[in-house]
Amino acid sequence: MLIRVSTKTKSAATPDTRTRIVRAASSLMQRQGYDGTGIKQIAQEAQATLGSVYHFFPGGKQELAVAAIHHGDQEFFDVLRAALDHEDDPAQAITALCRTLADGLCASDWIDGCPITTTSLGTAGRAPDIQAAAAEAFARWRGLVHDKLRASGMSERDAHDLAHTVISTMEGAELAAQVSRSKEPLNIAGKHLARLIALHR
Amino acid sequence: MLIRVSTKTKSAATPDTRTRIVRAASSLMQRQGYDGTGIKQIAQEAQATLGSVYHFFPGGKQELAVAAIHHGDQEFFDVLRAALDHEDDPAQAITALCRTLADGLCASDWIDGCPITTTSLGTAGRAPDIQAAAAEAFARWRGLVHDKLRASGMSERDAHDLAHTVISTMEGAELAAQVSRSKEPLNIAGKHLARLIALHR
DNA sequence: CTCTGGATAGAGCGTTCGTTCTAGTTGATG
DNA sequence: CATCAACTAGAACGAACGCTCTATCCAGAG
Repeated sequence: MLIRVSTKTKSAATPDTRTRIVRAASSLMQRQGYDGTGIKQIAQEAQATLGSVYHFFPGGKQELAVAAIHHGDQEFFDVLRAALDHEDDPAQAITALCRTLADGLCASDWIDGCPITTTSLGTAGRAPDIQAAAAEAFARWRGLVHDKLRASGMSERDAHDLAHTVISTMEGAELAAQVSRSKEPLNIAGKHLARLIALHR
Repeated sequence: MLIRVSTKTKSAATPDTRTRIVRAASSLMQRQGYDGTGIKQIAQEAQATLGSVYHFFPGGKQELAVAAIHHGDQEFFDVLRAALDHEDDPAQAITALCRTLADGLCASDWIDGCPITTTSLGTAGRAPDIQAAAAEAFARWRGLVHDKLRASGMSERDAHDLAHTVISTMEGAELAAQVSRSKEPLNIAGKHLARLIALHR
């Protein structure tokens, strides 16, 4: 048995080939969806070759998509946790996060929405692995909100329900903002979510 | 100049070829997205041929997608208006609608979500026509909710903002429900939206 | 009847898709 | 130095893609 010594000693200069591939897949599928993104395009964007892609992901496009979803999951997980940790009041934290999301979406010229929605929706009935990964992402984000609400003294029942609506509304508002090319849906959603949270304490 | 006599005299038996094509395109793109749906597949599903598709839609796939979005727009517009007309109180109407959406989504085995989201998201940066059609759909739905809220005595400012959040939250909850294969997000969203509406009167 | 133009029908174009396969390169180990 | 596994490289395959093209069908006008 081999002891795997860290191969990413080059550190921040140029990431792992595998990492570059996952990042490229995640960002391309976020914009173009599963079917709209080709393996060759991913390889090119990642500065890798087809051989490398199939070396690291022998399961092909589906396995790569699952890895991309997990990557996007963790990406937003970190953003969400940072936002919740930064403010003491969950309501204010959510409002601030919505504003951040709106600014980020606008800065990308309304292209970079939720990192997993597009990929997940386009494969709804046919790729259970991808669906499961997306469902897990939603559950993890919801858990983060749930814990924050509980920590602020909210009842278990209210925290459970509100965590659902916070994620749903942020997701829908980001979608509406992207389609309408306007920050308004997200900013309004932030305001209303804060009121809804304040209402349950 | 010719006077166009109605060609759909067969009435409900078999719809127009053009109508069949649009319906097939709408339902297939709703499930599989823009890139995941082939023109030949649409033709087959519509019981039409490739020649007919390009006869009615010389603009090709993009023009067909725009027609499909408009079809889905009108589809949900009717559902939404019916729901709002059926109840006097807008809050109760929205709650009931969320329940209806959850049941419908479950009945389709979590496949038939929002009729325009998948198509719109998958073409985010590259097809302005499709984006515009989707944005128009969101605006029309929002307008319907706005008018209902105004009619129930709400201020213009509150009605405008709440209409945004109602559409955003329903959209996001449907998305979350589809991914999680659970009615919970939609049912909870219906409850919370009712509270939010009640809060602003 | 002929004529006409909207509608239907599908073979076939060039391209790109996901995937497979073989060959070459690299770097640590014995 | 030789060896071997990990990794890189890209040509090639069959299938499917969007779309073009010509041929045919057929109801109504003259």
